[in-house]
Amino acid sequence: MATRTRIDPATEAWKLMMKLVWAHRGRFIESVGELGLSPMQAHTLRFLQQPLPMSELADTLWCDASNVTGIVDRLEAKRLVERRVAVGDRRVKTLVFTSKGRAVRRRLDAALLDESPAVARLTRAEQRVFRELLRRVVTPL
Amino acid sequence: MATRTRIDPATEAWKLMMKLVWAHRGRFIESVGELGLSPMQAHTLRFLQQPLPMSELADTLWCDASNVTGIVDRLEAKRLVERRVAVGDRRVKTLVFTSKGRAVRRRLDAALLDESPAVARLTRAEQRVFRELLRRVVTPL
DNA sequence: TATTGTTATACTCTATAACTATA
DNA sequence: TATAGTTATAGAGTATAACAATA
Repeated sequence: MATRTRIDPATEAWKLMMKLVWAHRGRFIESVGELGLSPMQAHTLRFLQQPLPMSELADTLWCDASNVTGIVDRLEAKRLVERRVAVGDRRVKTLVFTSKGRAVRRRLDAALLDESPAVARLTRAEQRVFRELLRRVVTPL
Repeated sequence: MATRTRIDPATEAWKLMMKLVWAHRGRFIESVGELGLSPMQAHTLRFLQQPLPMSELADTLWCDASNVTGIVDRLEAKRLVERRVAVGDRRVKTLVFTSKGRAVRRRLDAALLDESPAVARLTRAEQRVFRELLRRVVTPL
């Protein structure tokens, strides 16, 4: 009996990841909305670990520098971040958290981690295998 | 000797998936841009398998029905889709591909599948395991 | 001269509320 | 009355081009 032609596992895995991405999108929009943030404002807070130049933020957010001006304007209006002139180069402005911004960031982290229960459906041993495979898929990105 | 406290595998897996989501975003924007599509226009084409009522599209795209009007207006202006009045209920409008739209959809599918090489870094056996674990994580979504 | 960030402009996406045409 | 889709409006994200300040 001939083996049936099946979709290859890499392709199906990729389609499942796309489905995961989309399902995540809805929950993300909802979670950050409850914190009074737009998606891009939330991403900006997510990536703000150390003081970050505007130009690096543009690279990280995958958008033009002119957009970052507006996104940061609105975060600054909410008193979540502040612009600081960089020490070595007066052209550069670095972004830092306010204490209010740090608090929102912590709530954001908690909300995003709360979205993970789907992985909890796996056994502990399976979670370890899944993590290891994900590491190898994601690391080169 | 005490076991060191480590981040649990489910949490780390989730963080890796978030990283994957973000890396995917940049390539997605670039790929669909080369096809002359905005992200939401591309998503609309992705979800258009069978003729689809506008209201279902709004649910799928996670946005208000009023937005769908504009998104579909622009896709229709590009002659990629057409509105058809539904047979049973004249209030409902269903969306269908034009032949040009079907062609763009095929190019879109090909471009998105081209983004999957990260999974190809796993061995065939690992890909099967990865697919199985992903199925169980994604299925309930 | 080159670079960082801003402004001006135009387009897309977003939700809310009011509207229409059907049911 | 209720529902499907549209329109009007205002706000947010987007890229391009021109600009100011600094290097």
